[in-house]
Amino acid sequence: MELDQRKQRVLRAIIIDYISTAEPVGSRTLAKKYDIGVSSATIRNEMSDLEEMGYLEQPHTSAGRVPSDRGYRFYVDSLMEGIQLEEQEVGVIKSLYKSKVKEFESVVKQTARVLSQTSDYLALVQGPRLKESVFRYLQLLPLSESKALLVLVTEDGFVQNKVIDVHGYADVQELQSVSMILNNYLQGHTLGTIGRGALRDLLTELSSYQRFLKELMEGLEVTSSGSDGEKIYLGGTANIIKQPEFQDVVRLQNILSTLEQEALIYDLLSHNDFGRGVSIQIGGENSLPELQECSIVSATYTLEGKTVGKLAVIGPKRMNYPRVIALVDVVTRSLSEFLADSLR
Amino acid sequence: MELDQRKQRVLRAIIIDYISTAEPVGSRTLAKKYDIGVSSATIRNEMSDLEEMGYLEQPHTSAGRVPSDRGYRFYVDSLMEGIQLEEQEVGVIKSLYKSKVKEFESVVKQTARVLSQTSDYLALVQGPRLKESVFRYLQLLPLSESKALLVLVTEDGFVQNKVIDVHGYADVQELQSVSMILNNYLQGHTLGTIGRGALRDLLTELSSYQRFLKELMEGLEVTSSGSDGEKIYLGGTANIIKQPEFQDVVRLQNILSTLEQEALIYDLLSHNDFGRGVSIQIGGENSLPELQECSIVSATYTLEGKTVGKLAVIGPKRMNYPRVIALVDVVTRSLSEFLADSLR
DNA sequence: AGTTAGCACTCACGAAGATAGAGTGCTAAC
DNA sequence: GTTAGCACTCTATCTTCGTGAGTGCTAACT
Repeated sequence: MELDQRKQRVLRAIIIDYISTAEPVGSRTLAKKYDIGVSSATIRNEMSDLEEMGYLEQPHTSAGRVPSDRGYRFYVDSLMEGIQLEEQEVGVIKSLYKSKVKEFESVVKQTARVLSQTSDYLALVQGPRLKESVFRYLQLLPLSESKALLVLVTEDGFVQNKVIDVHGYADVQELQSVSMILNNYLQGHTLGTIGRGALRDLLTELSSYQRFLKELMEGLEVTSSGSDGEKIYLGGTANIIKQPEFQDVVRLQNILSTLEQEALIYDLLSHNDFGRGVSIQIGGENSLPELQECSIVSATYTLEGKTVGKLAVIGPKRMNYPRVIALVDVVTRSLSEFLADSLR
Repeated sequence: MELDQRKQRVLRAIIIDYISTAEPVGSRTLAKKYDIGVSSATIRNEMSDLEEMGYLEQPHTSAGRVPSDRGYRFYVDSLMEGIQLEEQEVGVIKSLYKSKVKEFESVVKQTARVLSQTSDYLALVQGPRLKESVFRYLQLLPLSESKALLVLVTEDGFVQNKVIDVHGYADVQELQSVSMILNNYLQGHTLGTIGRGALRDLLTELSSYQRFLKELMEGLEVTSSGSDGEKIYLGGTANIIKQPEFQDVVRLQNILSTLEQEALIYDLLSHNDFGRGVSIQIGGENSLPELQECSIVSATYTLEGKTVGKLAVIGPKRMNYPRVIALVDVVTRSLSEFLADSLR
């Protein structure tokens, strides 16, 4: 069944009211506060219909109604109007990306902070996906009698480093030669494709460095695999505590421990790949049982059209969607721009 | 006044009981559960004395007693016995540091995780203090028309990187030359001492790179200053919620927001520099008002005798001190050993 | 047919009171 | 110096009860 004009008006009013009060909304409140144009009795009938259709829920018989996941979804898709952020607010965000000397990691960290502060919810920024970056350059530096430092740089200017065991002394000369050979060969490879077999083609060329070839391969491989390089930065953990729906200590604990498991977060963000721009998961739409009461507004930041990482705001289903969407959008753009600038 | 044998016995029993129950301890409980050898009435008198002397506090008139900061301090300094961790537990911790290919940052992160999991409190690990590390090597790589990547490596094998603006095209050759000059000159300097004036002595040598000298200086400076390089990793945020004393939502929020401010944490850890080994701050002994109800057990991990960073466990004053001390100790040692191994 | 007023009914929530129980401090006897 | 006994204090918990917001239904109204 379609939602007629009046049902939409009612639903919209309920959601708006509930978002700002966190209290179940009753028909009388609605009739008084919002200009629906009919009496509370009529609204009651509409609400009853909306509940039957799955857009509303009732916490208990004699309470007002609360939006269901479906209700929120309809609101987000059809009822909500986008908003424009204050100039000044946008300014605050953009100023973050103006600093001259830039270490990417601290930029990511600050992004998480600013996103949590402006939204008043929890923010989450995933560092660059090295796996998908292209190899640019590596350097092997002697550290000691038997250890060397492997520094690896991608085309985008991301750096990764490891200590590897070279099993016995390797001098600068020797490491330099290996570096050169590898640099020539790996040029242009995507890090994700540099697997254990990567060096097979070079076996003859590298034969004199037999003793640490295995370590080197592992070094290159781990560097580029899994969630290794994709650190996740949280901001505003304390913000979720403010929300009345998360006063429950057990639930809070579940949420926090979930957020500490980077692998889960990684899944959370990758499942939500539909389409470009800002994407929204409401309540049960996300895959983590502990986050069923949350909504997640996320987006992908890019460099030269390629995905670098994701960022998200996590809040109660009752979140201020228009504002959060606008924030995520502007932060994502700013961060992408910043990256582009770093290479300009 | 000195605490006689019996007062000490009473104090000890109270603290042990309170640590395990989180409930104010009464005289009758004490007489029954602990072998003090006198009646509850006598214990009452002793408790009254102990309160007068500042070792105990009473939440309200008709409740049992609770240890004061001073009480805990006496316990930690004089009454408590150290414990030995289970072999198996030590094994779990040490196994963390056995992996072959090592990226230091992920090791630090895992340290925070294991420390929080084994202690069941919140753990905190501060990354390497680059400021105090010695310059080893730097490399400038062209990123684009006008940007270059500055990669900086310390003697300990820590890596830091930045994007700097070179104002117009700089080719590999050019950047290589600058790198060489800087490498020669900065050899052996402590990063903290590479200030804005660092390159003054090289002005003539570098005169042909005038256009990006300023940026370069800033790059080198920021790299080594402030809390920039000293990232702080948290583990087990969810653990503090378990503690009955932190059920209060407002307090919890204060604690969490405090912990997100790295600068504060940095202060917290540096104030506590007395002596070697594991150090303990109880309640009001730390400088942060939001953490007055917490105790902090911290230690310094080192490389070749020099401080690299700190780590800490934060829990309620009512924490299991012997266990946490043992854990912090073994983790600190393991991490230091791991670092030493990386350079061996 | 759709809308509205009226009304009985439900149910969570908060205040108020009652009760229990743990604990203290004091006194007097041992 | 130690202990038993006892009156007193105070919190935590449970129950009860009233209140008010809200619903759903019915019957009248437009």
